[in-house]
Formats: sequence, structure tokens, C-alpha cells
Amino acid sequence: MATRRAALEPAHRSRRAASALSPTVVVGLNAVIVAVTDEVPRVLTVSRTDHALAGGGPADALPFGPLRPEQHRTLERGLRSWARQQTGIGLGYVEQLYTFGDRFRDPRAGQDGPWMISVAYLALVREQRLAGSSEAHWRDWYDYFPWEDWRSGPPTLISETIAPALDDWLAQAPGRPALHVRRERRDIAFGLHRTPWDTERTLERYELLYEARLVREAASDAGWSAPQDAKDLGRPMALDHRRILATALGRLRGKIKYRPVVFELLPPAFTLSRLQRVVEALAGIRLHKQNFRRLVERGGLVEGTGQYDEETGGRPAELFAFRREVLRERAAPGVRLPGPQARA
Amino acid sequence: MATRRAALEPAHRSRRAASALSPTVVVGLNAVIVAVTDEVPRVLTVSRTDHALAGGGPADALPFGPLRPEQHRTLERGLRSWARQQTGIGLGYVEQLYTFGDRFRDPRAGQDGPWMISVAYLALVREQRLAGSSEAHWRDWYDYFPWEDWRSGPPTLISETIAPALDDWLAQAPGRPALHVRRERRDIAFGLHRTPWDTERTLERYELLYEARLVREAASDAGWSAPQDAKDLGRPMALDHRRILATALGRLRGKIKYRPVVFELLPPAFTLSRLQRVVEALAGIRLHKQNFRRLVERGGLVEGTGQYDEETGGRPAELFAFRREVLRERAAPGVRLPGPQARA
DNA sequence: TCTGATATGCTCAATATGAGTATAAGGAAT
DNA sequence: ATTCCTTATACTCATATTGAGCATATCAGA
Repeated sequence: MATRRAALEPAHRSRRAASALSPTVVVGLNAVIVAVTDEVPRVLTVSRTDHALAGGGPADALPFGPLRPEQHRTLERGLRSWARQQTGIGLGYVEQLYTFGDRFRDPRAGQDGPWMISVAYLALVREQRLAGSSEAHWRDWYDYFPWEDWRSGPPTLISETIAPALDDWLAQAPGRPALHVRRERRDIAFGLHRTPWDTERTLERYELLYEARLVREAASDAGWSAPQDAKDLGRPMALDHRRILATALGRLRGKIKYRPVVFELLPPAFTLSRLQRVVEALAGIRLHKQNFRRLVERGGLVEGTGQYDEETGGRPAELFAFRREVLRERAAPGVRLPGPQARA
Repeated sequence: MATRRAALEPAHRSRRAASALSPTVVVGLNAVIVAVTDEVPRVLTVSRTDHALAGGGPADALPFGPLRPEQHRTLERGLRSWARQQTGIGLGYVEQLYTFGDRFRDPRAGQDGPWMISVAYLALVREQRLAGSSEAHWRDWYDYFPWEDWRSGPPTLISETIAPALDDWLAQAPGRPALHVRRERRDIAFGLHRTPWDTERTLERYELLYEARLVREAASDAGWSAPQDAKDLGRPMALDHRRILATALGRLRGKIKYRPVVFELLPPAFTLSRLQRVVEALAGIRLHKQNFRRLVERGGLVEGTGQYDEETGGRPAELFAFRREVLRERAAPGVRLPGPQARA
């Protein structure tokens, strides 16, 4: 499902075969640390010099740490440990995302260096309290995926830039059946031609753009510099980190629907509007307010605290809290999205 | 979420610290290969001598292969390659499951051997055509998890054995708050005390039983031999393979609801009854027949072929086929389960 | 032709959903 | 104080989706 299809020819046939049980493999851990402030979902990045990236300059990277089995009993503990050291943030909710090992090798190690595998984790933290050391930054998630934000309607980026560029990519299909496959992939991924927009297909979309060479990493990986007129959508990242990020976004968008994970991003008490804005920020769409309230309240997911927020600028809003008992009552308690609000 | 909580004390502080980028880590691939024949979901296992397992005899294991980055460009390709060699089966649908690295080390390597990480995959194959070499067997999934099969009502195993045993485990909680946590975990996992049975919480259930030392692996891992009267639920497996299997079952049960993966387990044309029986076998519950038909047919997931199956023993059933166009039409096309049939 | 299977159709009440309209309760401007 | 924004919260109502059955069709075999 989530496999990489683009062509890449790493040439290291020359390496001597490693023993069956001990190939030269290095394992690292990556963390996608997410918070939502105001209306924007943010991800924690660090600066990293990426030799592979065209230009060779520093690029955004996900926090990365080595696996130290002799120090940490579990992968997750290792992750929490260096995440705290590197960023000063204590992680709350953590879940394993995906293990990437398909394409990328550590450029520092050169062509014959060890093969690189990274186990990526998704972490949700409450608000932003960036204390840590170095060059860690919170960045708007949609800087990397501008086509994913539909909160103010279908992005013109898609209709004006992506769709035409994908038409070119279609035209280059090497045959009739390939053309058909490409067309279907494009339509389903980007919601073209009567296909609905599926918020969770973030990885498919990124991979499609990669394959069509519309993101910078595609050029970098293939080792050629992009032509002058090359499209360069969204902010690039080091190595395959944007792919990891796309995976995280899709996973999170899916998960909020059937597990009460949004509350990991909110303080213990919150207004329903705030809850809705956080959900909207993650899902990248606007929701019908009254129905959202009905779904979440009558679904037993939250309960009023009797306290009120006076800062609304309008009628004061009641503060609500996550209702833990829902875990017993419903099988898949999450914020099911009511139909999106009519588009602006 | 899916982290291991049971206590285990591997003692290898004595090992010299590995370099930051190259800890002594060995990476392997595991495959959970699933097929459904008749009414039973099956998983492919091989025999393996497990020194850790009490008794030291051969135990069921999941097919395992080393990672050979110098031979296979992607993890998934490596998996497909050795799976074909080891079992004679060409895998169709493959998806990455989870990366396990928390607890288990290769017993063959002894206490100071390399740390072991395995990337587990879930593969779905059509029917069973076991040609391969050696000691590969198809086994009923529910041999390993007898408490997961609710197709003929709530298993007496739960009410008569598991629930009382978990009561004992509750009683051993080291304090009031711990007691409360344990009680909630038990109720939610096993659907006790007005909590509904959630078919997808397979991993939670297995981990709970492990923690309460009701499965053999718990004793083996801790290095003590179980007392005479110890509970020993379900068929054990080597190392942590049953945990991997529990993960796979939960994932698959969830996935059929929003992605059309069941069809990977069926021939191109099938009767609706057969489709239903496959879904029921996976989900472990019975479904309301007429409503199932309505959901699947009017949901555009399948379409009649005009051909009929005469082998029914009653009125001939029309043969249906998966309707590919549904991928365009609906965002999350899967077999949504209609309410379970009233319990027998 | 009767019985027992299975498949397939149809009904109907109970809920849930999509899309509003209406009212409440604050602050700021006049 | 009155008017006008603004946001929150309450209610309505047509339509769609479910849960649960009953009814009918079409086969094999007694």
C-alpha cells in the first residue's frame, strides 16, 4: 500500500555480501512531534545539513536519535529520552508510525556506508513550550503540504498548478494501460473528476507529486538538478522526512475519527469551538458547527464543567472536558466529522 | 499505545557501549501471511526450536527472513523474495504492520548477542495453495486466540476462565489507584461490566493476559517455569510472535471496515454469503445477513456478474465481483459491519 | 408435492445526519 | 440606553441510514 514506486537506482552491487544475520544496518529513530496552536498545526523540526539536497544547504529535518539498546529497554523509551534532551519537550502521547528503510541511506556515510533504517514515531504534545537547546523550531505543517489545507475552500494551488502539472505527467505515461493507471491514481489522490477529496490520502498525494517530480526531494534523490522551470511545491525537507511527515498527517487525520487523541493536544478544559478548531486544523477542512457540537456532546465524548470562558468576544462559552467514561461505552470513540461546511 | 508494560529485566549492562551510529543491532523481517478457507482464518507458521520457551521444544513461529539491503532495494521486496522461497507462496497484498524491538533478543545469540529488531508485515493471500518446502503449516488463527472467536456467542472461556483469573490479577494490584486502572483495563479489553466487546482490541487483550501471566510466553520470558496450576491460554508461539499475530488480527479487523481488503482473500467472483463468511471469520462475530447484503450491495462495493453458483444446496446464489469504481466514489470504501446478529 | 436449505426482496420503526433558523449573552460604538 | 457586532447554544425538519424481521424465490431430495 504505502510502498514507493518511483524509480531509483542505488548502485552498490559492488559491496561484499554481509552475513545473513548481521547485514550492515543502522537503525535510528525519528519523531514527528505535533502541537496545535491557534488555528495552526505545528511540527517540531531541527536544522540539518543535507548533502543530498540540491544546493547542499541546511534543510528542515525531523528530530532524530540513535537507537541505544544497551541504554533503553524499549524503542519508545529511547525515543522519549533523546527527544527530551534534544528539544526539551517531554512527550505525552506517542505511537509508532512506520519503519522506513526503502530508499535512503545516510549521505554522511557515503555510497558504501551502512544501510539506514528509521523507525518513525508520532507524538502529540499539549501546546508549545519550547525550551530546549538548539535550532528546534515549530513549523506550520501546511508549509510542507500547502495542498492539504482546504479550510478556505479547494486550494487554487491544486487547480492552477498541480492539476496541469499532473496532466503533463499523464501525457508521459509509457502506454495505454499505464495512462489509465496514472489517471486513476491522480483522480483518487487529488479528488479530481467527481472523486471526493479524502483527507487521509496525504501519503498518496505526496508520493504522486514525488513521482511526477513536483517536489524538490525527487530531484535531489535522483541526483539531478531540476530544470529552471521545475515545479517545487511546498517546503522541502532533508532526506525522506517529508514522506514521514505525510505519513504522520494521514495517520493522525484517520485516528482522530475513532480514538480520542485530539484531547492530547488540548488543555484539560476547553471550549467546543476550540476543540472544533483543532480538529479542523488537523483535518484541513471546515466543519458544520452545530452538528459538530451535537456529535461530540451527545456522543458522550465531552462533558460541561460548569465554568465559562469569558474571552470569546461574544457570548461566553462553557468549558468542557474529555469524558473518560466514553471509553467504556463506545467501541470507537473519536471525533467523527460531520459533513463539511459548504465551501467558501 | 501499543507498548509493552510487563516487567522484564534483561541484564546486559556489562556490554560495552556501542558507537552512537552503529549499535549492535540485527534487523529481521517477519510475515503474517493470512488466508481464509471455509469458515476459518488461517495463518502460515513454521516450526522453530525456541530455547526460551519452557520445555525447549519446537514451537510455532512466523516465517522469518533476514534483511539483505545489498540484494533488495526495499524492505517489502526482500520480504516477498524470501517468503516465496521459504513457503512457495507469492504474496499479493502486503502492508507493513509494526516494528518490534522492545523485549526480545535472539536466544541463539546468547545473553550478549546482538539486539534484535523485527519489522513485521501483514500479507493477504487468496485461498491456500501450499506448495513450499518444509514445515510450513496453515493454522487456525483462533487456536492462538480462542477468546477472540465470538461467532457462536460469547466464549465460555472468557466467563469461566479468563474473568476469574483476571479477578485474581486485580486482587494483586499494589494499591488503590493501580486497582482502578487494572479494573478499567480489564473491562474495556474484555467487554466486561456493560462495556461492549470491541473486536479490534486484540493486542490489548493479549497483552493483558501476558501481564496477568495467563499465556505461556509470559512465563518463558521471565525465565521461570510456570506453577503446576498455571493457566495456559491458547496455543503458544516462539518469541514474541503471538504478540505480532495479535497486532495483525487487530489491524486486519479494523482495516476491512474502511478499505476493500477482504477481496484479497477471495476469488474474483464469489457469492455474498461467502463474502459474509469471510468477514465474519476475520471479525469473529456473526452479522445480520440481509443488512450485510444491503450495505455491501447498495454501497456499491460489489456488482452482480449475472452468473450463478449452483452449489448452494438451496436457491442458487448470484456471483458478485468487487466493483473497482467504488474507489472513486467513496472516501473509505470497506465492509462496514452491520450490527451483529443477536447472539446465539 | 412437501420439506428443508439457502438466497433475495421488502417493510417499518428508530436513529443519525445535513442544513438551516432562532435565540442568548457578551463587548463596543453611538 | 440602544444598536450592532460577535460568538454560543438551542431547536427544527426533511432525508438517509440502521436494526430487526417477515415474506417470497428457487434449488435438492424425500
